[in-house]
Amino acid sequence: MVSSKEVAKHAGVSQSTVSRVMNDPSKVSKVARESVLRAIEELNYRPNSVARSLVNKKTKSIALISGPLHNPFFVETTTSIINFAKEYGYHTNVHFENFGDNMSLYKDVLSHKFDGLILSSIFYDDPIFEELKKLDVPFVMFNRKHQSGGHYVEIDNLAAGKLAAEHLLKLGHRDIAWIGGDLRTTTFHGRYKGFLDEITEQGIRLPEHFIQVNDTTQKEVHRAIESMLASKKRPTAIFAATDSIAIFILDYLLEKGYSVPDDISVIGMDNINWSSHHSFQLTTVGHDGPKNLGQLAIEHLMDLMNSKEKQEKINITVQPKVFVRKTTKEL
Amino acid sequence: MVSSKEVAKHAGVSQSTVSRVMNDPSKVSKVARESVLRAIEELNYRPNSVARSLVNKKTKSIALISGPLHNPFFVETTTSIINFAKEYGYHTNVHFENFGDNMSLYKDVLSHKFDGLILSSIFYDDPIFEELKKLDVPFVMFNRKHQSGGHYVEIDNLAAGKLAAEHLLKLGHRDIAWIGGDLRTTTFHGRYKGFLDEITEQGIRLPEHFIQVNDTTQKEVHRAIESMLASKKRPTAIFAATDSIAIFILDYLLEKGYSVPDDISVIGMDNINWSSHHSFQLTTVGHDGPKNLGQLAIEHLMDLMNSKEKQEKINITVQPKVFVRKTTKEL
DNA sequence: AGATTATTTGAATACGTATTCAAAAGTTTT
DNA sequence: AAAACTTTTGAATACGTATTCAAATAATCT
Repeated sequence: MVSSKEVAKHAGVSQSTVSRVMNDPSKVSKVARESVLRAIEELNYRPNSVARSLVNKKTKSIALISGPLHNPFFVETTTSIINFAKEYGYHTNVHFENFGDNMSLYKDVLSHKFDGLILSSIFYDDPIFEELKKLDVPFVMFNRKHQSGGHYVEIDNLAAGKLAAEHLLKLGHRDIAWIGGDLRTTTFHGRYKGFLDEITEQGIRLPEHFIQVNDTTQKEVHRAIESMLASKKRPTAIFAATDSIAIFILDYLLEKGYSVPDDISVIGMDNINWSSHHSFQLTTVGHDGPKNLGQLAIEHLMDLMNSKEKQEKINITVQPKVFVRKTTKEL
Repeated sequence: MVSSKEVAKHAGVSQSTVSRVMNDPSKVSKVARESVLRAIEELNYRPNSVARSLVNKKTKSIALISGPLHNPFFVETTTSIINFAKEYGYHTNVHFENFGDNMSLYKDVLSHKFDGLILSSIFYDDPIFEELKKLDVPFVMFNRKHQSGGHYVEIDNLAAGKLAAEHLLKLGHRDIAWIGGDLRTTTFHGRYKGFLDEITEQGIRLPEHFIQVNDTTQKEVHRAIESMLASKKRPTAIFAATDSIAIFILDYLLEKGYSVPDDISVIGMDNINWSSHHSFQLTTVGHDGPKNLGQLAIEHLMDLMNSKEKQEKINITVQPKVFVRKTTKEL
């Protein structure tokens, strides 16, 4: 690779001058500038971003720790984040949550330098929070939050859980199942609690096998629904904690010959784009705004990184509403 | 940030020794090593990856230029690529193809250092190819290829187009529409040519409005199908050049009250995971293997980057087959 | 023990850029 | 034309690490 030093020699100036031409051409005389530009052209010089980062202490890149892309929610947020970051001249290093062991993932992520971090992977009591604080790197959580606060962007999961329960109760359902993911995340915990509070308030108690907490892959969701339907006591409606889970459930039910919503109602959560597809027409609960949570997160991260004054705590909780479509019906 | 120099001072050794402890602890005596490790612990030292990259001339990161994630094909390949790269200790910088102007995207991508590149964005006669050659950075193309060769992983698009056409012809269809993307990419070009060759061989000539070449977003696909169906002469079957397009078409048709395949048959291409979902049951043409094209691409990129000997040209063309499901039927 | 060999160490340097500082060259003012 | 500024320049240095090289220390052999 050709360096600024070689360009300098070729142009008959000092390396400093080459550097100036790259960063602030007005600081250099016309003759020198043109000579340098010619040399750059001829040698096909490209400044080494690594060396540049070393002195600037800026990498112009951010890290994203996302949930898995088999959940379309994260497809939408990841797209928003990468595109927005790009507008600001940042590259995005993408990582996926590692369900077994997030700590080793964090270690890996932190082994490279970056200027800011967005993560959706955090547990409510995750020790990574303190470590990030210590590292003094700007970060914002989206979709989930941490007990210690920090900057986060979320949906009101408790309210969302309540809304879903209300919707099903209003339709006359009493035997309602829940299928969701790890309750150590605020997302699932909040949605579950909201749901359960509402159900309990109506004096309903659910059999144990109506509550399935699992990994959120297609395979695991199919296993969960299968074991649930194998029992003599079956639910008339299923509350899936994410649209992604709901869509996996639809797949299973249709494959097995069930009709939705005639045999069984299904409600999801997140209002992802796919849920409105006319092959699904999934009833769901979610946010109704032009910006997804990832978009909100990256916008605020940019603020954090690029304004010198100490920022206010970013604590955004958007409100959910029910999107009634065709997968739920009166009992 | 605490540096190795500070650790050295704290531990009463030289910076060299700290560096040795980080890279090859066996090169340092037990007492020194322990003293250094203690200092590292106490100061919460983390080696600066940027400085490291500068001397090593390795960033341990790769760049990925992917198609948009609203196409689930790229969701699958992106996931495979990131995860595989991670196994090898590489971070992945993700970029999305910029339909209007890929040249500015390439410029942006190249402004950061990386050790290898995977791209699906290339045009058949894209000038970026020569530039990448000059830069001497290992890269492999997937899904598409370039006229000059290079390393690539693709499906046999010509054969795939033929297969789709054959399938529809065998079902008795003669009025077949095509909806696809930019023909400057080998993907769309090959699929189109294979389709057209087969159709033409049967003596069929299609009206102009049966061929729609567009951007592949939901909006554009809806516009294309809408204009096509507005005409008096309508197709009995549609060949969508990707499953993603096919699924957008399904959405439109169902929304407008058409029944698939009773009113109109639809065949896709890629055999993405979603196509087998029981809400779609999309007939499609694709590769039938455990590894998607992204996976194959990253595996070969790792070979390129990590073996010192000059590698053979990687030219992989996997063979497609028809997956008959429920969106096509006899006329 | 003395000689030889092996291990451990730190000083110096390189990686490629940006920036500071003082000197040089060029401009304007009187 | 000298004095007072302004602009342009290059040498030197810093960023934080890995590595080379020679010196110092420890271990092994005769």
